[in-house]
Amino acid sequence: MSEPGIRARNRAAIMAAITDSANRQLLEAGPSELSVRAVARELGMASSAIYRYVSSRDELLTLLIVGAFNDMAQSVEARAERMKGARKRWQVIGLASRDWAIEQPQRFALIYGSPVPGYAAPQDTIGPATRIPALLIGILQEAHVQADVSAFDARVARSLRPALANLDQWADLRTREFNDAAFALGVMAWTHIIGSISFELFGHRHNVVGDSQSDRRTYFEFELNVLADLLGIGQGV
Amino acid sequence: MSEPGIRARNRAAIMAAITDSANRQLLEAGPSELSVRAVARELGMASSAIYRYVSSRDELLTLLIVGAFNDMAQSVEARAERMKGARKRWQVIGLASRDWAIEQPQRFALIYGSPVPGYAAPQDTIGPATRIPALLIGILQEAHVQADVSAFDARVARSLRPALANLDQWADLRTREFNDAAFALGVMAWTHIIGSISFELFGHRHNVVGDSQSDRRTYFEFELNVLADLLGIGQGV
DNA sequence: TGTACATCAGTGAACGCGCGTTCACTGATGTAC
DNA sequence: TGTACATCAGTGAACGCGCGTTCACTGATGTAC
Repeated sequence: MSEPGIRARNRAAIMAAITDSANRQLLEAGPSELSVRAVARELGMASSAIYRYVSSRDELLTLLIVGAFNDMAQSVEARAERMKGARKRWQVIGLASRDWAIEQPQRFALIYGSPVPGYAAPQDTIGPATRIPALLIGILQEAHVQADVSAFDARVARSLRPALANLDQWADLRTREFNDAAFALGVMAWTHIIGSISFELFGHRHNVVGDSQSDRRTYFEFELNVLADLLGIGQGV
Repeated sequence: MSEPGIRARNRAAIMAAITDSANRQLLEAGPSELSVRAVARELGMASSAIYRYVSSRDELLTLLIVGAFNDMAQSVEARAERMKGARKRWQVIGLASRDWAIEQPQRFALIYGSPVPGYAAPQDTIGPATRIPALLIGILQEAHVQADVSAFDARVARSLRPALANLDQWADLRTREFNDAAFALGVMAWTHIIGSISFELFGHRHNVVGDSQSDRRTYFEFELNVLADLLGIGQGV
């Protein structure tokens, strides 16, 4: 096993060029029209050459999806890492998620928009998809959130069994410092972050929130604050 | 102006057959692959015949979108109408929205999923899209919601200017009985309803909430309760 | 260090397919007198 | 009540296009001895 030879390096470079081109294509066409031939055209290769790198269109889609989850998570992690304090970090995770989505709306739509019809996501996407949620769990842990929510009861806890059973896989918690109700609210908070970003990107804020970036951001920050207060993270603002 | 003649009735029937077939097609293919030829095939007509009813593929898409908004709103209105009490009605609006979405996931995705690339929604969709939000405003009004939210301030109010300016168009309020903060939370609540339904339909509840309809519904009702408490609608449960 | 061979990247033609839209046309349904 | 004409619904061929994938092939890059 020596370092990667010239061929391996070329291979990696072309692989990257293929996914880049495909990601660029999504800006104008939507995932279900992603075209192998168009990628080849952009790279100046024969369409058949793509099949040396990717065994089918669906596999290319999977690469893009996994790539988007990981890229978003990495960008959010990088900004969250250096933040001190649970509430500040919560805020940054929300804002960084939104920033990434605004920069790359087509990749956000790829992972959080309508599923591609006829495409079944393989297992590979699960890990990358849970990286940001894992950060949020870290916040619940750090802030020792003990929520007291009248709407929460044993039935709700039971409905969340799959997640509660796998909690330690997502984040390594020697002893869990937040209660089930806090987790239930946490799932809601994450749902809301993605839901709000989707509303904004997909045009449902039109005629509601002002069109300027500053109005949009103001309202989103308001939502983050309401959620943080609801969770009981840090002092109210 | 007599009653509609035989031709007009046929026309309406075929029009309906076209949109029905198109809606059915969306179950398997996604809006951007919606095919005029496939519709014609299913109805046993020449593909060119469709153009007697619809001037282009995009116009057909618009018909489907407007139809979906109206159908969803009608179904929610019907169930909300006969509910007494703000909190009960809030709950029913949420549940009815979700039920409709689960019954017709492709139509939900059409209006709340990723936008169709290259398709620009015309004005016709605005009215139908605000029917359910109008119901929610009615609830704020009926419950005289005066929210006191520490995260709310004048900047947030300003970001919501477009909506606040048009409030009386959406619901006829002689004197408004809720404050701006309540409205800000109301926008959040509606965002959350749609966000949560999207999460469920698009597969993001997998490994989090149990897969059974009962677990899914339990968690969704929990969310509705948390939001109602947050808004201060009715007594806590 | 040189040679023989295996692996790999890339080509270009071909397969069979579906698409939106236009156009000149045929018959049937309606309308005006 | 009957006739002449206009409108309308529907046809089928054609236009020009793009797609995913396979296949036999050519050269270049690597590897083993």
